[in-house]
Amino acid sequence: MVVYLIGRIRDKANRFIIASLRKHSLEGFAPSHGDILYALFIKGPMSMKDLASIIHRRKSTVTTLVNKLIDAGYVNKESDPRDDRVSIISLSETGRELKETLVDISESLLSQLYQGFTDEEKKELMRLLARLHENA
Amino acid sequence: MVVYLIGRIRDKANRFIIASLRKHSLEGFAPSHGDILYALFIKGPMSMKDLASIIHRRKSTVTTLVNKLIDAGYVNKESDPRDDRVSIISLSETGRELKETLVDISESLLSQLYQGFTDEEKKELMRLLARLHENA
DNA sequence: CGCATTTAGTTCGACATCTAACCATTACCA
DNA sequence: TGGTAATGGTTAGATGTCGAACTAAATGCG
Repeated sequence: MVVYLIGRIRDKANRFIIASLRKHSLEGFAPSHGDILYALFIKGPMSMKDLASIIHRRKSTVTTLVNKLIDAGYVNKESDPRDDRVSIISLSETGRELKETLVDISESLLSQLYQGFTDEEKKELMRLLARLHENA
Repeated sequence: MVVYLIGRIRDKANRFIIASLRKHSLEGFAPSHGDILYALFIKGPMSMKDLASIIHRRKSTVTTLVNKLIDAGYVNKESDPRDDRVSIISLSETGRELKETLVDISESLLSQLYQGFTDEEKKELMRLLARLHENA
């Protein structure tokens, strides 16, 4: 039953994110695209490999995700001068403008999920989930 | 961060299930196929619509999932004599034999996740997740 | 009764995701 | 130094999943 609940919550959170993105004229983008943008907001330009490791997706998946973001004009890709195998992904000007939107979405999702939770309950939930995560 | 943890746990649980299915010579099947079989074990034969509602997938998705199970010989589909629109899905003999395997997989996943948890902690986790689920 | 609406399933096209195979380039070592 | 191994990315093919359009059958209403 834990697994069931976790799966359902994940599904619903994903739908919330997709719907929110659509509302902010980001029609057709998935949570993973948001994850990539978010990583770039926080950590700045980085390689495909690092992106893959942060968002926990395979490198081939990151290739297609990033290509879509490039086509949409939100990120740029250039070759690392120090290593020609490496591509460095960075936010474009338009990409940077999405930061507020993504932060908003993340916060409103969180506040909806946590409705009626005390701070102590949130902490307890995080502790328990962290242990589940370590066991998995 | 909750959403992150939940997503990661779900991913890992799914991989655990897929790997376990493969070990039991159920190569190429996904957790959702297991969900369908499980529903049939518990509730007996039912329509596509009911299956979709129980496993929380769209009916078009259930069509393809069930087709794969039919091809593999684990379930049968026949028309409901009372309503020609309805297809009734039921377990075949080989399908029924999978019950023990699926129960095993489910139990070993659960016992791995819950390693080090007291009964009270499990209950508390379920309570908190249920509330998250209601809010979502 | 007859036609419009609802309902159960399938089909179609799109997409995120995976694995495996492949291509370049860099790193390592004998 | 030269060749083999490792590494970063892309491509190809498969699959679960979705929404939308479609078909067929049942329901409901005038």
